[in-house]
Amino acid sequence: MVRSPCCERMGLKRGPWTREEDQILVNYIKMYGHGNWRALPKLAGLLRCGKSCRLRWTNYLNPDIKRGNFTREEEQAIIQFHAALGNRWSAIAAQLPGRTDNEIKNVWHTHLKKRVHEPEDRYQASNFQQEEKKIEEYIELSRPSSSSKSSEINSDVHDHTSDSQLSSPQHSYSEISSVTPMDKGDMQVLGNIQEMDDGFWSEICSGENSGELPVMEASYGYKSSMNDDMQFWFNVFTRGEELLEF
DNA sequence: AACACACGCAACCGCGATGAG
DNA sequence: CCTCATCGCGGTTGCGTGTGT
Repeated sequence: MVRSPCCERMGLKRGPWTREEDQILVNYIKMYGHGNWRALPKLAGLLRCGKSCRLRWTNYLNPDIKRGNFTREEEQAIIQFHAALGNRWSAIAAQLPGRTDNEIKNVWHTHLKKRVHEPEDRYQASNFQQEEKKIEEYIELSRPSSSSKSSEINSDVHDHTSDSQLSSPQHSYSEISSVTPMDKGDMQVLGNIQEMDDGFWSEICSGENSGELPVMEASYGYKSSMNDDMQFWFNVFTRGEELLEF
């Protein structure tokens, strides 16, 4: 086999897409789907590389994409997911129907990042860093053994590579919510998060079959199951709003 | 009105993961 | 088991537009 360049530049067009190109791509995908992106431009008669076609479709032409501004709820969700997942834009996008990873990434860099780092911002009525700290404190308090390795654990919170090593709290959501009653806003956030599909939680825990999750040895010295992990992150997200009341 | 700067967004680039041969 | 094609992801760039001076 001979590897051809990833993006053959000879004779291929780059830069902004024209209406005609969009139309050709949309028509082709409507008729034949997009089984093979690399072959698609040739078959469709486009002078673009497959990568460019895929990007154009997934980020712009796909009819499932929701256009328009992000709602406050969406922005809040992005902030919370980013705090937990880091720059895993595709994972965040999977939880926001109709939004692309590229779009979310752009919104983060242009709006939300500033908001997070500028606590006086009027939209961020509460100090985000304080909120983040509270989440970390909650994570810490939630661990079965929370005394000795706190700095190590906290550093894991933002390191998505070690997500699967994080463990669970000892309290279920219902137990916690009985301590701090939720207001309507909390309920809405909870409702939104409960609508998330299970795939998200299993992705966080890198588990394929949640019914038969292996018990794993965490790097900081105690065992936890992936089911516990899912419960843990669920609690982190659902408690995000409530933590402000601490 | 003209210019400079900031912002938002679409697109590109490069790399890692995955699977086929 | 190795090589390579393909895909998907995250980081970055560049252009068009809006805003301030």
